[in-house]
Parts: sequence; structure tokens; C-alpha cells
Amino acid sequence: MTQEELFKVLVAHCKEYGFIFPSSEIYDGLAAVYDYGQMGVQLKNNIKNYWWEAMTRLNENIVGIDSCVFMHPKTWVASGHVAAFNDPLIDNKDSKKRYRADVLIEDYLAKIEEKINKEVAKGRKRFGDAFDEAQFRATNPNVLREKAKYDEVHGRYLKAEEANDLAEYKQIIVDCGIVCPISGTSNWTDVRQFNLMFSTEMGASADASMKIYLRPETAQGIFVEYLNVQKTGRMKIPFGIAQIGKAFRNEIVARQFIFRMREFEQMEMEFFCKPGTEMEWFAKWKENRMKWHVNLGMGAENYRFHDHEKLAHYANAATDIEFNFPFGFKELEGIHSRTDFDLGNHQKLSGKKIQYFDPETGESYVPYCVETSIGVDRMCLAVLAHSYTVEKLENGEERVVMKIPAPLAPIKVAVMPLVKKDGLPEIAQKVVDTLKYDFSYQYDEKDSIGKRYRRQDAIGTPFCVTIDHETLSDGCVTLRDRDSMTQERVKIEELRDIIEKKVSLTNLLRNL
RNA sequence: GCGGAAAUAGCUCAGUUGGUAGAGCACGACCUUGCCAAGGUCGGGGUCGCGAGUUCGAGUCUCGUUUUCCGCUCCA
Repeated sequence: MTQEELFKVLVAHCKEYGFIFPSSEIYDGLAAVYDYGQMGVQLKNNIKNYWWEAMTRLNENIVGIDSCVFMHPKTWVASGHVAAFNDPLIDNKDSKKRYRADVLIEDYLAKIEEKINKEVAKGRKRFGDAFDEAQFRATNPNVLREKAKYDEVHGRYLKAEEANDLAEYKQIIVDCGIVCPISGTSNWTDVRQFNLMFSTEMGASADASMKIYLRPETAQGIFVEYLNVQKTGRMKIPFGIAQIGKAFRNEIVARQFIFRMREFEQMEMEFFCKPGTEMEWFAKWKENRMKWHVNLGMGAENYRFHDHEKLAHYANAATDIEFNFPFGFKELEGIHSRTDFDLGNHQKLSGKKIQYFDPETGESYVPYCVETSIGVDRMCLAVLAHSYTVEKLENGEERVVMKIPAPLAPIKVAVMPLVKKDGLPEIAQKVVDTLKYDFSYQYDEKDSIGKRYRRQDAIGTPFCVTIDHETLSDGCVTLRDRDSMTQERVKIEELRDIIEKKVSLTNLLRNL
């Protein structure tokens, strides 16, 4: 099976066994929106718990918060998202290239300026020392003609920009005969506003309402609460704030299942440190985060770092942890050194002093910040894709088994009576009672035992407990292992500890 | 956004020149059985993605539309 086919089969498997459904399917679906089903939600919760505990419990200087999706609009001015995520775009239908309409016009204006400067240079050459540039500019017909053109277009452009008049942008491009640098044609689409941020209105009455954005990243919630947490938590630098939550980006193309969705969930931690020490922490968090991934046992060879060469507007160092997805190595987590960009801008825009007073040195400064940011949905996809296994059995048949790392498995144990008579179901219920307070479980008495094992394999249940006639006399049950398919007889009282050892989050954390 | 392909039961698919919507698996009940997808009987489940058009008649032909997949593009 090729990687592509495998990916398709995985998507189908996820739907069939209740991991992930296309959203609103009864209404034909909603593009690139997916819902987590009864299995998927448990996998997702387990991943989030693993991250949350690793961050907030294993690091005594990291605390968690839960801030809102709605934030004051100024937040996004300070963060740079309003400027960076708001572009009027236009497509050339022949070259199929997309351009920023405002950039096309600005380039055109720059060309006119260039022409004028050339004329002036020519004049200077001709008149030598007697050259009077101001007078030349005011009288030379070529310069005047170009200058008039420039002023007209420039005036319209400024007006259009102020009013955000997309039709006028297009009209300017048409009137000026601006062509695509690649195809050389002026076969343009209309100008459309591509705002990567979703917006909505807060306040019930239309005239009193305020336009607000759905957050495009959770990080800003941490930055705006920095002061509150630092003061009320008596936090000393260096310290971190962790958060798990939904974020929204109106991507032009959202594809590849749950890899790129318009509504997605992030697990972000902002680590605040003294300026000048950020590179040490950056290196430390790179190592720390990689360890967290590899600890799941999905193979160190399936992860790699990818350092950014072109840095975002807020960063002075950035790397990705990439995972070997069915469609190649792709970003799973980002680790960025964000400097004091965010806190500094919030300080500027809010007018509130966001500074840390170091009691030892007596210095005051805006802390620097190292961010770790991982997509929960991408993490789910990584686990699902890596776990999906098709095995050829000795009898020639195939079995599909999700080899999900046991602590992340949605269901930890299945309890099943070999037959549904002779009092076996009653004993099975008692076994359930000994396990249900510690583990998510399923009880199943339908169909043959082999079929029931395969059903559990398909959802990645690490253990199956089978009650048979011997149980009546010896108090032992069969414990069947998902990956090896081997079975052992164990006493009912020992079940809890044996299962616990392999599926517990605590043990996973202990290995970090 | 552009180009190509696809959409029939929960899943995988069949459906003849346009003529009463099917199979296997899955699901439910019962019987038989019992350690790696067993057998039997009965049963539930589909406005053939949606909307128009052509036609006496459309799952089938035409147009539109939505969604998905692949490639480009965009974003990071």
C-alpha cells in the first residue's frame, strides 16, 4: 500500500470506529471541519493530559491558565495579526498566480517614480552645474506628465486603502493596465479580502456592537494575563504559563484531514526569562519537548528538527519538530524565541507597565519569552497514523490493529465472558466493578471471542480480559495482549496492578 | 482560487440501450457454538449528495451546485 492509499484507509478507519467524523455530514459536511467521536475524544483528552501534567506538574515554575477565545480587539493590533493577517488579494487567471493588490499598485507607483528620477537624472546631465532640480520638476513636460499620473493613482490608492474599497483596487489595476509579471496579461479576478482571522460581533444591537476576532492563537491569552499570573502566583523569573485551547484561522486552503483545520486546538507554553538568556532556554525547551515526544515510543527516527531560516515578525530563533506523517515529514510542534515582542507591544498599546523587577540585581525589564506550541489535532493524527497497522496472521488472514501507545488508548481494557450463560456474564460484571474506577473499559458479550478481540484491536484497546468456565473454580481470567496477541492466566485481584503498570499516565510521566 | 477524479445502506461496492434499488460485511432478536473476524432463521436500514432540465419514465443523459480526494496555488 502506498502512503497515499494508507492515508485514505486511515481516514475511513477513523470514521468507521468512532475516532473522527466529518462535521455536519447529514447536511453534506462543512469543509475542513471534523468532529471527534466517542473514541477520538478520549484519545485527544489523554494527549492533552499527558502534555498538561508534563508541563504544570513536572515543572514547579510552570502554571496553567484557561483564557477566552474572545479577546479585546487591541490584542490583535499588538500581536501584529491585524497587520499581517489582512490582505487584499487578486489572482491572474492566466498564470494562476496570486498577488497582493496593494503591492501591485505600490510597485506600479514605484515604477513611475523611477521614470521621473530618470528624467531628472537626464536633465542634470544635460544642464550640468546650472541644473535647478526644483524648476526642472516644475516645468519639464515628461516629468509633469508622469507626476500627474502618479498623483492621480496615488490619491485613488490612498482613498481606496482608507475605505478598504476592494472594487476600487481592481479598478486602479485595470485603469493603469497593470499586468501580471509572469503571464504578462491583465486577466484578473476581482480583489478579495483574505482575512485569516474570523470575526464576529459582540453586543446584541447592531449599532452598539463591537467587531471582535476569534483568536488565531492561544498565546495572546497568556501574554495579556502575564501580569495577573506573575503577581498573584508570586512567580519569579524564569517561569512559564501553559494553556490548552481552541484557535481559529480562516485558511485559504484547509486540507489533509485534521492536519490543517480552520478550528483547531493548541497546547502552548510561554516561558518568560531574562533578556540575554533566551537562547539557553530555547535550546533547553527544544531538548525537553523532543523528549516528551520520543517518550511515547513511536520511534525517535520519526521525529526531526527543522530550523526556520526565514523568521516570523516576532521571533529571533525558531524551529519545528516535524513528524513522519503519511504525507511526509510535517510540522507537529513549533518552538519559537519570541523576544519581548508580545509583552513589549502590549505594554505600548495598553499603557500598563509590564516589567519584571529582579530583586537580586535591582533591574527592571520586559521579560523575553520562549514559546512551545503544539497542535492537539496534529498530535492526534500523528498517533493515529503511526498506530494504524495491518498484520498478516499465521492462518493467512489479516488483522487491523491500532497500536496506540497504551497510556493514550481510548479504551484501556475490554471485559468479555467467553459465553453469555453459565453465570459467566455475572462474573464479568464483577470484574468490571474491580476495574471501572481506574480504567476506561468496554463490556462485550456479543459474537465469537475472536471477533470481539478484533473489534478491540480496531480501536487500540491494550488489554482484553476473558472470563471462562475455569474462572468459576480457580478465580483466574485470561489476559490478552493487543500487540503480541499472547495470553496469560492471572488472578482477578491482580488484574488492576498488571494493567495499571502498562497504561498509566503516571508511569509515562515518570520516564520523562 | 484553478485543473482533474469521485459521491448508491454504517462500511466495501454492483446496478445492462433510460423501465419495480441490490449483494457481502456491519446492526437487532432468537437458536447452535465457544480463545483470535463461526453457522442458521427472521428483522431494521437508502428521496441513489443536493437542485433544476430532457423524457411517458432518470441511480443511469444534460446543466448547475455542495462535499471529498489528487495536483497546483496561498499561508506558516
